Amino acid sequence: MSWTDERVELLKKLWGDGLSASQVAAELGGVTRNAVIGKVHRLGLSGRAKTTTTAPRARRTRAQTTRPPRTNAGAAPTVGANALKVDSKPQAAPQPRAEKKPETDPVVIPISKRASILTLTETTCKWPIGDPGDGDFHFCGHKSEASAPYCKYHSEIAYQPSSDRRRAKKAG
DNA sequence: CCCTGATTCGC
DNA sequence: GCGAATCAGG
Repeated sequence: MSWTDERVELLKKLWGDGLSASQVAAELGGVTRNAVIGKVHRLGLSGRAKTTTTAPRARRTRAQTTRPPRTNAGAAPTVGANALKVDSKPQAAPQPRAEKKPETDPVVIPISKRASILTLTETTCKWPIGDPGDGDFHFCGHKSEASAPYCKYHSEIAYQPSSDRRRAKKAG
């Protein structure tokens, strides 16, 4: 299976649509996710979402090409001197991924009881509203299920799979 | 343990 | 150019 123009187009379309490499590979068929990723790279589409590009990890050199025994692979502190680590901002409260991804579910919060941090109980929705450092910061305050941290509304949007869609297993 | 993308090298 | 192997983070 070679990369025809149509294939590439579809690849770009799917990839641009936010599908994962595996998904795109499944859609195209006959290719593995590695192939897709490789192609995507060559096309220059790799810069879609910054994921595991936190730090410039040591690039493999030719010496390692000969089947590294993966004994201490990655343990080489070649870039350790570069001190590229950034300061972790102390997040006062967990900010659920509600926004940022309007394509999933633009759940709108109907009402807010403006529960203060002191009025939270085990049945109080602890969904943070507003910026933790802001004076207007408060919690949802809705009645949560049993011991759920969030109310019905927020429980749904709070739980988001790491990947958007799980590929459906094909029967047969 | 499963997933994800990123990178590199041999063909 | 292509794709497996591999790595690394979640």
